[in-house]
Amino acid sequence: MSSDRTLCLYNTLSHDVEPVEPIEPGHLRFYSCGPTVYTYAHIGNFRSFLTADLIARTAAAIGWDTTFVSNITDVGHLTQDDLVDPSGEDKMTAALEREGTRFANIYDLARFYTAAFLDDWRALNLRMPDVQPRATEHVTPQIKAVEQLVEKGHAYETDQGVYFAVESFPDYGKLSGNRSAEDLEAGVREELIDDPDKRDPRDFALWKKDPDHLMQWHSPWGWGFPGWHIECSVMSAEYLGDHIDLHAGGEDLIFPHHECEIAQAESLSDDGEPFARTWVHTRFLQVEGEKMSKSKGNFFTVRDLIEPEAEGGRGVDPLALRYTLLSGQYRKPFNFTKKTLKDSARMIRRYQDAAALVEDALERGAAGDDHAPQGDDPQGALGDRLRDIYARTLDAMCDDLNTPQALAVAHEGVKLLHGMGGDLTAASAQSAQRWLEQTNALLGIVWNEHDGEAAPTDDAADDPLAEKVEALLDERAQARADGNYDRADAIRDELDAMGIEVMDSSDGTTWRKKIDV
RNA sequence: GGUGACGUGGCCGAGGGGUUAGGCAGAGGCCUGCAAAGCCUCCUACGGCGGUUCGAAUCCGCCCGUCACCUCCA
Repeated sequence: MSSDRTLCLYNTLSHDVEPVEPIEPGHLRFYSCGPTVYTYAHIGNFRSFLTADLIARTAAAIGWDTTFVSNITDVGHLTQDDLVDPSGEDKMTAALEREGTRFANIYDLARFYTAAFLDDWRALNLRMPDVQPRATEHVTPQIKAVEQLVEKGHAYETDQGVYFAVESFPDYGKLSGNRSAEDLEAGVREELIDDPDKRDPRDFALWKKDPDHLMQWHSPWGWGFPGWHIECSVMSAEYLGDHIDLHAGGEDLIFPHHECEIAQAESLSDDGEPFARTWVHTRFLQVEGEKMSKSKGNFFTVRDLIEPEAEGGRGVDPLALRYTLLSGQYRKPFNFTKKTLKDSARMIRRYQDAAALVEDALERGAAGDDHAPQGDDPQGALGDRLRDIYARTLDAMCDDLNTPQALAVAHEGVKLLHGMGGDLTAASAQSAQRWLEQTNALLGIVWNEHDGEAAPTDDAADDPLAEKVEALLDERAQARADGNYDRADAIRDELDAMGIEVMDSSDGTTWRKKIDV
């Protein structure tokens, strides 16, 4: 499925939307900064991870090979607090204490939240990266990288650790615009106590000496743990090479994290070529118009939303959450609201209904019970129309991942299929099925590609509620047959109160759970 | 103080010098025992002030407002 399309993305480095041109034509190698696994990931985290997923899907859709690496940070890096109190904790250690005796050690905690993270990843129908390297499994190459930086004169050791010497890298600031040491210093909070032996306030830790840390490794500088920025540079180089096509992450990572990654990586490769050609950053989302924060009560982890209500969640269809996150372009401010989530759930249902129509038509065709096209083949053009719709959907994605536009175009196809309804011929249904598959491969909103791998689905047939509903519907059907519409409507009201909506059609009565977010 | 982004109808959100985004909500219609679902129709906005232009929501300038980062929050 090759095409002449080019994926265009906004490059933070150039401040412009530009075509992505892989170093190896037709093969996109990219890295996306993953989570620190000290708690459940929230919806904002996943807005960023979703961007990487969409890059992978869009690149694949235009016929490129992709090598997609996304790390899992399972080393506790410093919090601000422990700069104040050097014997203090990093955020993983803090999490361990916060959780009491739930985890026997910090590795158990990391394992638990890594597994939870991967569950959420699959639930949201994000494609699995080709490699998900864990920081703790790549400490040796990190130490080697730090050694090389010291040898090359880009780093120096103090009593507290090893620091990158920003002065040795003239391009420092090219990503964020933060170039001046004075300006940066002016903004640094007073309470931050820094290593007094640092040569420049911009210098950042490559290695932290700390023989008391819960996670520590042996290094030429004694026991300690690696700096935050070095893990991404090293793991990216290990799996993708010294120079990559694209590096993605949340907007907060522009500075300092990605600025520092560039400084390290380009100092190590030292050949004048950029570490990453394109830098893509996803904006923070807001919730109901406000910054998402636990104190405001508008903080949502993925599982807060998607877990069944019986398990304390809100029972939101994970694909509806995905659809919501797609409804705003990654680069624009996005206001996450319950209203949008509800609208999205409705849209997902329309896709699923369309898929069901297609499936029915395919079954009819297999049974030799196909409808003949009426008149002069009114459906003959369906395949062409859907091909056009898909082409425009892909165009939208290639235009800086314009997901709202892509969703709007794809929705034309859904309307088309709903409009045909039961008149869909088997031949048309095959075109429609292809379109659904393509659209799902690109946007991931029709069905979850990971279904079957894990994730229990809440199949209505297994629901004890279903039996009760069916019994009531049987009674209602009898009442309707008897012309007792008062009784029939009373039963419908009862079901409505149970969160069930009833749909009568010429083929009988169906029911489903109402969307309630 | 420095750096970067953004301001579109009742709401969410595209587009981007002259011509419909789309969805939700709302109104009307078809269908239905009545509904629901589905289908059809309607609902014309771009923060403010200047400037460029035959013409600006779109380009430029200024202002106002919102968001983010400035040593480890996606």
